[in-house]
Amino acid sequence: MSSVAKKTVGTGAPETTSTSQATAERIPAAQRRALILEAATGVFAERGYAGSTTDQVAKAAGISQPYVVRMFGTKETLFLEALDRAQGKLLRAFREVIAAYDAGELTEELQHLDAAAGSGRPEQLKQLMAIAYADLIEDRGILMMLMQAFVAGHEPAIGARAREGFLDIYRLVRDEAGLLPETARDFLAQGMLMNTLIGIRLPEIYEQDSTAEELLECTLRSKLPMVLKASKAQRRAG
Amino acid sequence: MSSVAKKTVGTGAPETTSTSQATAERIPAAQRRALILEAATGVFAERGYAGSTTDQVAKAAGISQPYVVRMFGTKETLFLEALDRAQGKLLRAFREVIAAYDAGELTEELQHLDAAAGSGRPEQLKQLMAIAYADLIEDRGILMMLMQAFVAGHEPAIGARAREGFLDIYRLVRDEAGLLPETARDFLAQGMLMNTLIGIRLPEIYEQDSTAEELLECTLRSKLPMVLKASKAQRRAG
DNA sequence: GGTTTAAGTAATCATTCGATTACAACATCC
DNA sequence: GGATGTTGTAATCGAATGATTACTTAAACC
Repeated sequence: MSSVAKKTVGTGAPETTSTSQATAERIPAAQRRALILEAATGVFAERGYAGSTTDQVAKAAGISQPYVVRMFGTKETLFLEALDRAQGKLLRAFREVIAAYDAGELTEELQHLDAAAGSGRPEQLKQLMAIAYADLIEDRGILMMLMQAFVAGHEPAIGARAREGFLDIYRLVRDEAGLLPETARDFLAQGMLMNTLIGIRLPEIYEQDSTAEELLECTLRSKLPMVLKASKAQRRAG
Repeated sequence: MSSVAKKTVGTGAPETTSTSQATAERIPAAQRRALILEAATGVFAERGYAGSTTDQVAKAAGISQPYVVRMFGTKETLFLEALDRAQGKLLRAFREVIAAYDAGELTEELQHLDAAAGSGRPEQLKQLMAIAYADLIEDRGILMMLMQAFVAGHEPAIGARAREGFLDIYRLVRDEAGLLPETARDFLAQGMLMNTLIGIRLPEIYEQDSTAEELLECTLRSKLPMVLKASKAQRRAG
């Protein structure tokens, strides 16, 4: 995920310039933007808005700090764009589930759902979206990026965007998936719990604490192994 | 909540010292500690760990920044103590509900519960604890202080304490209130959703957005008016 | 080949912030 | 009433950080 800074690899001959300048590979600005946003998502997700520095983002993206600032103007707009990107990914994931369901492409997946929870469209979509949500944990950046925005409400621009984004998700779940307000509420609540468990890094103590084990089991269900694997991978990546 | 800095109020006579030094009222260190922790809870809840400064805490407590640092050593230990305090308040609130219930002191409150949700001890305690939880929103500092700790998991000391604290709450709900793991999970999930709605300051747009209105209604129920009032009061204090 | 444009960095600046030091004033004890 | 400990502040320091400026160098254009 986080790419490492690369020097321009010479032909084996000595450096072309006497002053060895670590210049990143030159790529079009649009692509660089996307790379920076991806890196920023990881950094902001990990350390929050105030706790992150533009230099950390730059290093994660393999470029220099001034370039990050010049491309996005300010740290705040960088955060807002990363937030938009994360929210977009979440909305898209949900909409893909709904579209696939309505197209009848999920007959296989339907077999594995909890039949006791109901067999109507909203009930089944709720379960399928919960799985899609948990799948996003694997990325780790996406959901924690959103979570960090949710607790940065005191920054006026971020707070406003976070409110709008949260309501967008609620409306999607209610209007497009067809959940009743109370069901939509419960769905969102489960999501916020997952975010919290990831935020406190509970998977890291899964093996050492039986309470953590039980809570994770009963919250993540079939997605737990994937989350545990992702957690270990992230610890290795440091 | 947030006390204002006060100068030593003279007798009406001119200042006793030529150099007007704004000295806070002298009170015992133990009491001062408590005041600082209360102020710190508000500041950290609002802006998070990284986003808060010891000077903001000092100003909120009406004393100087060096005094804050000297009394707690570092910003991190100040945060950790404020976290302990907040968690203690939450645990105590839940335990008081359980004790009162088991002592039969809540016959009046039981009338107002949702009978459809069940009439056993766990079901009733769950509803009563949810009310107690929502009551804590009025303070605003307590729950957001916890929430801020939950997303600061990358700070090793804070993450460890946050994990332990969250598991403490889960165990209380499961073992002392007697909820099944799945019920305890749902209870915590509702709490995390409330935290999130407070974090994004959704009550602030209650009047302007019908979606926000619906979501708040169905999440906070009878506690909504209180939360809306607290939200307005906080905006005035801003 | 020479010019222009796009992609990128080094150097640096002004603030901010946590922490330290040194000092002031009040209370208490003998 | 002087010594002593407690409660507090002013001044300041070093490190970190977001942003700016002034360059460099590679690519594209003609």
